[in-house]
Amino acid sequence: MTSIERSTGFLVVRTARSMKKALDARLTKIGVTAVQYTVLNTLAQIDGLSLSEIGKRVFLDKPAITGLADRLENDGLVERQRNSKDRRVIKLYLSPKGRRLLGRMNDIVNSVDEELTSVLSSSELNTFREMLDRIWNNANGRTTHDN
Amino acid sequence: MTSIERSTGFLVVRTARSMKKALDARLTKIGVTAVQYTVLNTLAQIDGLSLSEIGKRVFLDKPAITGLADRLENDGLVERQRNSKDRRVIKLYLSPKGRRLLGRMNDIVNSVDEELTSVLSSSELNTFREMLDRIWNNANGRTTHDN
DNA sequence: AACCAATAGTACGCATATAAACTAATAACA
DNA sequence: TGTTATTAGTTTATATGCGTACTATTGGTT
Repeated sequence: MTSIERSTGFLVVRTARSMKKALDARLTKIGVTAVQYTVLNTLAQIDGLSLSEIGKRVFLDKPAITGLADRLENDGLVERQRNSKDRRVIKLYLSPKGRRLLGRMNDIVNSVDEELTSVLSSSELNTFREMLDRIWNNANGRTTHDN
Repeated sequence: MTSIERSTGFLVVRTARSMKKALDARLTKIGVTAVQYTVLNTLAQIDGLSLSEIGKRVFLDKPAITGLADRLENDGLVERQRNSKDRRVIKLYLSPKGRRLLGRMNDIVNSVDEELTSVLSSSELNTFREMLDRIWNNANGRTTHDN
């Protein structure tokens, strides 16, 4: 193995970049990015999560979440609300505008995901996802079934 | 599929982030990033490539390459040289210092790659890489064997 | 009550990515 | 040959990611 272009890591990063790019291209029309969508979608499931909790769910550092929250708030998609009990905590809530956009975003995300993985059969896709999971768990120092 | 956390694209991006992070952590000690390494390694194979040609090989846009070349040049790892025939073209050459570092970088990259993918058997790894390739080709509008 | 460790967010600096606009140089072509 | 299209790189603006340091606030502990 002389060339990083042939390393598995490079292949994963390259593929991730393409997939994210394809999704961004579609979501941009609605005015959101792929990463911003992950945050909005997380709030759609559990509204009023703290910034840290969101970070854990989408696997991003605190500084990244702060920036994301800034931009989402600027666009009027979420609202920051300081917790009254623990004043260190700031919770995010979906705004009506943010909630309205979510349906369309979900459709886009699912359709892009299906398009991109359409080259894999259903069972291949399961295998692929399972292997991604195993590698990720390994990179993050967990046993495969810790999840 | 309601949650993007369960979408395949999200899994790929998440895994890519982890792998790149692990590699960056190791390469930083030498003073390079994973992306910078891909450029240096490309030059190790074919010295004197133009910025655009490098971009095609590592799949990055022109502005990204410009920035990378800036930082690599600042660190004294590469040299810019204007082409005499076509004065629009700028070619990059590895400096002695850059060339010296490459050996250590290659060792690091290979060892990290092996560690991270050690959870896959040799045949699984082949399958995994082949599927990544298929998805990537699909996302970039090519037939699987166009490559 | 006073002090200290831990936690939640933010600020800052650096390195990527991508799109769009701009410059310089070359190629195409009427 | 003069005009236009194309190409290579850079610049600019916006969004991300990550590490480090700093602030505010809590929670223990003594």
